[in-house]
This record gives sequence, C-alpha cells and structure tokens, in this order.
Amino acid sequence: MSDPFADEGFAADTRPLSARAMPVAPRSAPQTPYLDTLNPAQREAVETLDGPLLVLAGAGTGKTRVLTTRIAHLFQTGRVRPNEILCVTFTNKAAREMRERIGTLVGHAVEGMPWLGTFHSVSAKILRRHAELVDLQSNFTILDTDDQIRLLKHLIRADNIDEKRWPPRMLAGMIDDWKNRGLTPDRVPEKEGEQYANGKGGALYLEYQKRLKTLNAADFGDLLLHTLTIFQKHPDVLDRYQSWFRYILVDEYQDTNVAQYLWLRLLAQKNRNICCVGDDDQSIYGWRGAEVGNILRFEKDFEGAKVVRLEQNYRSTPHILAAASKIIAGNEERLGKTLWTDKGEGEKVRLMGVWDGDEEARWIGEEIEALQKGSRGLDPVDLDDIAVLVRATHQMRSFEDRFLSIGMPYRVIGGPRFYERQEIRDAIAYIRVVAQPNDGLAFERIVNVPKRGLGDKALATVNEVARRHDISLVQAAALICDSEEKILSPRAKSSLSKVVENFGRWRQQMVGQATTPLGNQFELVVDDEDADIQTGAFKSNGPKVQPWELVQTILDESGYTDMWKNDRSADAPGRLENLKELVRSISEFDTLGGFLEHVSLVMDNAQDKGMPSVSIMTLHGAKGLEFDVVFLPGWEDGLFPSQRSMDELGRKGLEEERRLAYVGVTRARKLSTITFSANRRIYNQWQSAMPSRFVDELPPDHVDVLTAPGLYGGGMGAASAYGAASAEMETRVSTADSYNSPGWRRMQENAARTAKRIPTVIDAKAIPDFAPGDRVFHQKFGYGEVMQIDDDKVSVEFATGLKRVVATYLEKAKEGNEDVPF
DNA sequence: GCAGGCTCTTTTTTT
DNA sequence: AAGAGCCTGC
Repeated sequence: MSDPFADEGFAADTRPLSARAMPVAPRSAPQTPYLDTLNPAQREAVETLDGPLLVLAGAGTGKTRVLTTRIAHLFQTGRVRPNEILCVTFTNKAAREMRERIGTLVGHAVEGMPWLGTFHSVSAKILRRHAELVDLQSNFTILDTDDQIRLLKHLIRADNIDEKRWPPRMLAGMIDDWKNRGLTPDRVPEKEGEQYANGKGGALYLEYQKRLKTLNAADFGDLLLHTLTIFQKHPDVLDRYQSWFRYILVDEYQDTNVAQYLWLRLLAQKNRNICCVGDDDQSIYGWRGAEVGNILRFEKDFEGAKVVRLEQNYRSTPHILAAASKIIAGNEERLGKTLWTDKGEGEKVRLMGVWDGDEEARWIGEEIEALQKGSRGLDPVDLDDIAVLVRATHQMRSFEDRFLSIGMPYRVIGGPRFYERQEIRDAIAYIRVVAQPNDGLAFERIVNVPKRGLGDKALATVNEVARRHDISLVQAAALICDSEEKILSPRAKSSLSKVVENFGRWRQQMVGQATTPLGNQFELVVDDEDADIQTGAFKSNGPKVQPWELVQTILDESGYTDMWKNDRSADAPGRLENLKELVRSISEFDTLGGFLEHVSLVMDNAQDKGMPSVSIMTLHGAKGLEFDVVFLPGWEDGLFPSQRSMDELGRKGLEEERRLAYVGVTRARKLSTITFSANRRIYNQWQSAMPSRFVDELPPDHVDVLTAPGLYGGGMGAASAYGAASAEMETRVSTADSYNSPGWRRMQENAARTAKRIPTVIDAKAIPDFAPGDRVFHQKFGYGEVMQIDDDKVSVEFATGLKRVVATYLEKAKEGNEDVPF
C-alpha cells in the first residue's frame, strides 16, 4: 500500500527532527513577541510544549488564544511542521476560527495544516485512506440522520416490528449512543442490546452496519468508530499516524465522548505531546455522549501530566462573573475554578419577569432598540454585538416574528439549515447518485422526484431485484431496464430507463478526482505515477464539465428545476433561489466528491455578514462566542432547566442544564439580561410557568430586578416567593400595580420613542409605495396581497394568513413572477 | 399511482 | 400550530 501521508506531500522525511529544515524561523534566537502579552498562566500553557498538558480554561480566559499561540510557538521553536500537528475541535465554526487566528499569527504556515479540523472531518479523512480495512470504498457516502432513520425503518419493517411501539428514532439513538461509546455490534452489552423491540436491538445494529457496507456508506458515528477500529486492528497503520502526529491539540476537551477519547489516547500514546484544553463547567453535550470524566482522568492516563488553570477572565464585568459563578457553584461535580477579572464594575445582571412569550419578545425588542441608541448606561451597541440565546429552537419563533414586524434586522444561527431544505436535499441526492452509484438511499429519494410514475410498487420491485442479486439499487434498475422480462409495467419501465440513462450520461461528464479547496483529498487511489497528487495538485480525468455546470445540467435535464417553476406555491421562488445558491456554492469545488464531503461534514452554512443584525441562537450554539449584550429568555422551570433533561438524567441532567446557564450568562461582555414568563404556549396550550430555579440561584447583590414587585414577590432567594408570585401573575393584567414597575415604565418610554422614530431604512434606494390590492413578495412569507397600509407598516394577506410587516421587507411582485429564470 | 383529507406527534441541545 | 405520516377514494 502506498504511504498514507504521501498525498500530503511529506511522505519520505524520516530524518531526525534536528536534521530537518525549520519550517518558520531559524532555531537560534527565536523571536517570541507574542509571549509578552500573555498572563503567567497562559504563558505557562503556551510554553509547556512537550509532554501531556491539561489546560483548564474558564469562560473568557483566553482559551483559543492559548491554543493558537501555542501552535505559533511550536513553529517558532522549530519543533514541528504544520502538517505534523493534529488539532481537533468540535465544531466547524471553531475550526474555522482557529485557522483564521493561527493565520494572523503565522501567516501562510496555516495553509499547511491539513490536520486541523473537527473530530469528524479528520476521521473522515483518515477513513477515506483506509476504507478498505473496514470493507468500504474510499468514496463512501456519509449519511445524515435522515438517511439513517429511513434505513433503520426499512430494517425494522423487514423484521415485522411495530414501528409505533419501537420508533426508528429510538433505535437510531441507541446505535448512536453505542457508537459514541466506541462499541461495535459485537461489543454491545447484551442487556442493552435487548432493550429494543424485545431483544432485537443488538441484531438490528449488526444488520444496520451490514446494510451500510453494501450501500458503501457510513453514518456520523462510523467516522470515528471505523477509524478507531482501524487503529485497534492494524497496529502498522496506527503506528504511522502516531509517529506522524508529533503534537496533538484538543479544543473543548470536556465534550469528548468515549470513542473520541480512545481515539486520542491511541494517537497520543507514542509521542505523548498532547495538550487538551477544556472547561468542565462548560460541558453541555452529555446527551451526545460527552464524558466529563475524560477531563477528570487525564492526569491518570498521562502520567506526569501538567495541569494549568486559566482563571483570569478578560471578557465580562464583575457582576456578570459573580452571577455566573454563583450559579455554577450549585453543581457538585466540578474541578473548581475561580474566575476573576480586573475590569471595572459595569452593569448588574438584569432580571425581568413578563406575562407571556409575546411580551417577552416585545420587551426584548424594545430593549435592543434602546441599547442601539445608547440608553441603559452603555454606549450605543451595534446589533452585531447583541444576541438572544434560547434554550430550545422553538423559542426562536416569537423573536423572529417580533423583530420582523418592528424591522429589526436579525439572523438566526443554527436554525433550519440550508442543506436540510427539501430542495437542497433533493438536489444533493441527485449528485450523490451520480458520484456514488451505490448510494441507494439517495436514489430512492429522487427516482420519483419530479413525478415519473415510479411509485411504491415500482420501487419495491427494484429493491427486490437488488436484494435478490445482491447489487445496488441503481444497478438493479439498470438490470431491469436491460432485461427482456416484463418485470415492470411498460410505462414504469420506460420511465425508469430514462432515469438510468440520464444518470449514466451525467456520470460520464463527471470530473474524477481532485482536491477540495481545503486540501481534502477525496479520491485517494494513490500510485506512484500520480506525482501531482502528492503535491496536492488538481488532477482530472480528461476534459469534463465543471461540477457546478454538471449540477446545473442535472437539475435541468431531470426536470427538477421545471418542477419548482411550475409550482405555484409561495415558497417555490425561494426554492429556486436556493437551488441557484447551491450551484453557486458548488463552483468553489473541483469535484462533486469534494462538495459532498463539505455538505455532510460542514453542515453549518457560513453566515453571510450582511447588515448588522441581532443574533438569535441556542445556548448550545453560543458556546465559544461572546457579545456585548446578551438576552436570556425563557428562564422557567421545565423549559430551562428542561424538564426532559431532568427526567431522563436526574441530578446529572440538572447539573448539565446549570452549566448551560453558566455558559449563557458568561457570553456577555457588558450586559446580561435574563427574562422569564408567567405563561407560555406549549403545543398550542397555555401553561403557566414558574421562574427557573436558576433564577433563585442568582446572587441578589449583582442583579437588578426590573420585574414589578407584585410579580416577583419583592425579594430574592426564597423559593416560596415564586409560588406567591405566580399566583399573583394570574391577575397581573388587571392590577394597576404592575403598570408601575420599572420594567413597564421603561417599556412605555420606549414605546413612545419608537413610535416617533423614523423607520429604519434598510435599502436607502426606496421604500416602495404600495396600494391596497398590490401583489407583493416577502422573503419569509412569499407572495401576498396588500390589504392595508399605516405609515411604514403594511398588512398583507399571505397564503399563510394576514401579517403586518414593515414595508422595507416587501417587494412589488413582478408580473409573471412564476417564470423566475433559473 | 396519486391527491387530498385525516390523525397524530413534536426537538432540547449537534457532529 | 404545523408538519409528518397514514388512510381513503379516485
């Protein structure tokens, strides 16, 4: 076999380190100005280059800075080449940021770091090189959760299991959990395997894995698990990687699961230069299999490990830190850190109780408008520096609605994702079938989209043929079409023939192997003649069509584009727009394979930095970020802490929720505002809610209570006060008392001011003027008809109902809008 | 094979 | 409330 590192272009250098060229600077008299600005603890973390090191880094203590500076220092001291560093993060966002920041420190050297990425992307890269060792081909498909569920559903049905009682989701969860724990089917404890469908769980897992192999596919968990298996079963392969990765850095170590932990431990065993950075207080992914225990046992696993604590916080004001510290102190299982800051006092954490979710959204909207203008004791705050952090995605909606109607620019981060939209997934399914002919799941998805008269029956037939001959769906389809036998009705057969024929033609036009912009090798069949691949150069299999052109062709020729063009529904134009965007984004890739890799691993769409906007995101999504001002709505028991988390995991769950609260509060540099609502609509039912127990845990000295005294019971701390408070809340609307609260008064002041204010003109060109009866278009709601106009607000009857929106968000509908060119 | 109507559940968090 | 999935009738 060829050298696994050959295609990184550094295969043959086995010389001792001292004999190698220094990648960045001469070893003598290293210039290290970057060290001077670090505090002593940070500096120690950066300068302890050799041997195992654990950095316990509290929120806002310069964790990323330490990691990036450390990498710069590794280069500067001539210890390592960029491509010999393994640096793993959890999110693509973190990886991207790391890359950027290293870039500003060391310039181009960062481009030579192919092994900086998420656990999953690094694993995928390794796995593609050695796929054959786990019975896969190197161009295997990475399945997303949706595919996973669909596949499991097949298996469950085949086994005559009652789907209602044993939902596929549940099995998917269990399998995921096993994979997170590094358990292949043969190692699943019998008891656990039996828990699903009267003992069939284990067998189904095994069968699922088999099916994945015939589909030449891997799910997310497999990326890690297969790689781990390879390391465990092929010492020669492991050895190469162990030797190659001279230095290993791990970000967010508290989030590693068992599989990742084993993976790391194997890789680090040889050189023992592993540096893990983490914060046990920010471990919020337990539900995904994260093991805080990993951080606790680090010193045991790596004897002689050094531990450095970063405790000086550079982000937040003392009041914010005090509040956060008090909250987290409620947890028992922690290593213990004491954050401090030398910042000046600043604003207290604010606490506001409201009547219902709408009022919450309204109040926060008005607060944001006030902050923008420089009220609330702060200088004017840019919208980009403001975030609303919610516990659950469904909370986002009321904020979107509210912001939309007051014309507040916002951006939802981590909401419904681009790649998860129906039209995008369809398009991707087409691409998958072209690039990976074995991908039966993708084939199934689009054989009959657009409608081709190939329904369940036809599909079942194809499936049956595939199973009988042990071939892929696409092959089976081809077989049926070639066959003289009348397996399908003539109509279906001719329809299917056309599909098969199309795919054949498209496949011919596909560019073969090449690299992605990030240097990801996709096709990894490396032989010695392929010298160009060793230098990472682009290689194509002859004069083919550019991927984006091909995709365009596929969408047009398959009739997919026409399908949406002919669709009269409101969101059809948006979908066509998305498809265009998809084609545009593919133009950044040299191969379809490279693009698919991107899609499956980098699910988050890089946010377009348009106009300054408020960010709306989940608390989970906010980890690692910071803002001047943060709003934390929905602090009610059951919502936050989430009931489910407490039910399922008891105290452990509660502690994780508390860490989430800690993460939320510490995102703010200058101002944190917590709100809770007395009533909330859940599944269309009104429920009254109690303030979160975390509210009780806030330190009174560091909190400004804006809530009406009657609402909040006047004092802090006594849980019983809330009982009384919530009873009083019932009558709140009618009591004059509540209209006297500071919060209410502020709201009134604001309302008065906002009423007079000139509408935010987003596009200075023009606010189009509308008349009742006009056909208009809105980004979110689609087409509609103008009913009524009041100043800048327009009432529009959309397909989804009557909405009042700001005029600037509307466009006049063009005549014949159904012919949106694509 | 398909459209339309009906019932039912739901995501808490993500690679 | 809304979307997904199921069922029915064409």
